[in-house]
Amino acid sequence: MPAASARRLAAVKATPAIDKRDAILRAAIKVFARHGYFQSQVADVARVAGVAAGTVYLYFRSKDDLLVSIFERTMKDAIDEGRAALADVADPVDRLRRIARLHLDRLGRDRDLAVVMQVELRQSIKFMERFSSTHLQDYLNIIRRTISEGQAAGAFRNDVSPNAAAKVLFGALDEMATNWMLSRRKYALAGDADVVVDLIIGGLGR
Amino acid sequence: MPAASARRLAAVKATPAIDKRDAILRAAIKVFARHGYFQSQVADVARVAGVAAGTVYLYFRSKDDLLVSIFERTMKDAIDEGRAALADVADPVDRLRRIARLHLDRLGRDRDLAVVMQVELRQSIKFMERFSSTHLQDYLNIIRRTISEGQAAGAFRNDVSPNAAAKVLFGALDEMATNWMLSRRKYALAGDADVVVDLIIGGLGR
DNA sequence: CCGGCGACTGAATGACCATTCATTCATTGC
DNA sequence: GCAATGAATGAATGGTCATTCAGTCGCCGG
Repeated sequence: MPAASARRLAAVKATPAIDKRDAILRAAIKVFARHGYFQSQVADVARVAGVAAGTVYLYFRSKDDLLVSIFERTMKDAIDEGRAALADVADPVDRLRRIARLHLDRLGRDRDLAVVMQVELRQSIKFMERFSSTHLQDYLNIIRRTISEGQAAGAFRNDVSPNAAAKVLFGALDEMATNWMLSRRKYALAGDADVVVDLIIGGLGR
Repeated sequence: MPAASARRLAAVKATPAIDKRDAILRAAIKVFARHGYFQSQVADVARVAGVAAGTVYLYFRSKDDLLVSIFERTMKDAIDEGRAALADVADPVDRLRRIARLHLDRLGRDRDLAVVMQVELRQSIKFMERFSSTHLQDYLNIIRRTISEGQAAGAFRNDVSPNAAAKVLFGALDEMATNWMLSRRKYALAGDADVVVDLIIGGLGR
């Protein structure tokens, strides 16, 4: 029974390993959100995750790698979920609404994650240059294409650059998230999604 | 001639002191922009400013104080300039255009300042909480009031929250600035101002 | 000239903390 | 049982700066 044994072995061993990696990552989100990345010590992350300091280095190359991993996992989830959510929506306005709701839902569900994504990730130009050239571009591309398809379908004005409109929408959502994260008042961030989309579609002018 | 003497003395002594403080601040913008706040050493800032490390501490309380001072001076300038520029413009749409142009002009003129304002200042939640509750609120208030007055004048739709619209506009401008700063291509950031305002006023829908 | 003042210097100090690695511990196959 | 394996530990290391402060320098009034 070599195959079955190997499979069972893999299941037994792999699960705790993934759990532990995940526990460390979640601890990192919490610790970075509370104290800031540079003010956080790897030993703090380890303590919150319930492991020793050295263990962090069995799962991550470095402290930086923790931050990178948080970003990559979150963006990958966001992009996958975004693509899936758009698959069964045809109306261009509804598509934008869907994107906006997912964006704010994700952050509004976990304030610590929002802090890390809205603040801690932006702590250095090097980081930002690296990040913005990959996943962030992919994300912006999804919005850009949605707008461009909406124009082709006749739902949106043709005299607006899809690129500019995508940046405006993303910037607006980003600002809503940042404001919510910094605000003492507890309100549902996701509620801002429709407000933003309605304003951008309908315009402020009469 | 005690008064005249004192005045002359003040002029002679005060000017170099202000120059030096200014030189240190400008050096800090350059160094922080190139390497990031935490990767920058106070000694680097001093070297670029042409002074010794200790001299920095004659003008600033700490390394933090350098960052705070950059932010406060920039925001104070922005708010003063904004208020002055709005004084002689009546049309609500032109007023928003004016705000947008000033915002992007300021950052587009100095990429290092843009890097510090768009990235380095946001490196920790503590910083952001502190900043966003004062100058940033003042800045948002100017936009909010302009929109609210535009509604009263009948130029803007009444069924949009001025607060939400202000955040959308600010977020859009912020995103334009961040994109420009991260972009290799050299284009005039200020050109985005009208694009953003036109889109937000006119809306993306037909 | 001289004495004193204050701006400026930069080497020395003292913390701090990411990362390493010799050692312990638990589990597995035989 | 008993090696063998490798995951986990956490104390020790080494390097990095922010900040200080004793001393230098140049200027000014007398």
